[in-house]
Amino acid sequence: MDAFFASVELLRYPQLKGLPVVIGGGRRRVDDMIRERYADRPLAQIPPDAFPLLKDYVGRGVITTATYPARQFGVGSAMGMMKAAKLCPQAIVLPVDFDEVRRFSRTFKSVIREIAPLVEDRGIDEVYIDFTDVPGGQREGGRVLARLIQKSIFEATGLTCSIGVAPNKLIAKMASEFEKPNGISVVHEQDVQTRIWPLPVRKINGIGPKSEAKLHRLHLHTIGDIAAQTPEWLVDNFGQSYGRWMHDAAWGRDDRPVVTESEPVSMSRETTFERDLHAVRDRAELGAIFTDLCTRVAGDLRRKGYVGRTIGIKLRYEDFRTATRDVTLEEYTDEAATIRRAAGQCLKRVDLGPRLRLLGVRVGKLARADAIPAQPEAAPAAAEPTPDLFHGLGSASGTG
DNA sequence: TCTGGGGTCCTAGGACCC
DNA sequence: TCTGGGGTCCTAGGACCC
Repeated sequence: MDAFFASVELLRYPQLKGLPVVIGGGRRRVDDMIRERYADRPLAQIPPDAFPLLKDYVGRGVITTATYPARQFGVGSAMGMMKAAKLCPQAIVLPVDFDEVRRFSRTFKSVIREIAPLVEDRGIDEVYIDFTDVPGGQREGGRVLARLIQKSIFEATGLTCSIGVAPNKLIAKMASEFEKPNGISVVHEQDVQTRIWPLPVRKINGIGPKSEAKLHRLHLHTIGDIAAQTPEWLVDNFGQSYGRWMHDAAWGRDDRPVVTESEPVSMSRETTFERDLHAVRDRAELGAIFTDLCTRVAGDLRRKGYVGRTIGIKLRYEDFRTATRDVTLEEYTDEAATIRRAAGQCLKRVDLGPRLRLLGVRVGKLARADAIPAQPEAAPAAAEPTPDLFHGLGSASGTG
């Protein structure tokens, strides 16, 4: 989907079309505040100059999506709000409306599934579709079917998308970016040398910032540069598995199937604080946040019908270092109190000296709740009073 | 005034078992 | 005096993706 989060907001506020708009950042429900002020008017008639601007933004968020006019200023996804504010202070900022975005996500995916049933979920705004056995799926190299999907999504949602059609997922993903926004690109196997090799290495889905930097150090900049290396050389420099994969990817080889069903591996909740917190000095605040995270993970598990056996925590320190600890329990759980107890034990094994900017709670080793035989009732809670989390951990603060 | 939140997968060492 | 081999599970960290 093209600029998905931003496009969803533009459906609600069409008067912002053509303006630089960024989505992201805040817990501040700025749009609610504006809507209150103009409660007598339809949303589409709130004047654009009533919306909050990036230059007035305060907080530690990042940008989730920028509209194309905003991108012209160099603003993009994952960029810190403060940095973006320097590049485009006049951009309008809106918070993410997850419920609304999820609603549109479900809609566009179901539109696709009605046309082509083999669909692999790749997050909220992206899918892989298997055209192979769809009637007419091969006409004009798949372009006809791609057009039908595009048109159907637009009619159902008013949103545009970009589609890449290719012999495999790897090339299709790259092709989908060729004609953004609202474009279709068909890439055949024999087009790899002319259309894929000139691209920067980072365009391969699976080569991120670290591998890009290493490739640059080795004087490899384009996908063609990688393709020109022997598999042995790539294995020597990147390891058996990643080296081989990189060679195949550069040659456009990918035999991964379109996977239509999968089970979740873990569920987690995490939060970055508005200011860095200290385990001792901000004990009460941290304790409340910690309990809340455990409660929310437990709620997620229950709502989706899963139980888990590995409980973990994640800390991010003020210097952005990350620490994780986890523990695997004898029995599966979806109970907030059990999760909190185990996570509290994990907390005792980590350095709580430096200030923290993020705290997270994760439950892994998931199984469907209905696939796990009922377990004997745990010992009554009275046997072990609920620990005051972050209490007693002050003694560890000296280790910083 | 840097740097969200929710995920998956991989690697590597150690414990433990046969 | 020298020190198997294969396998699984657990834990911590990190790369990467949307």
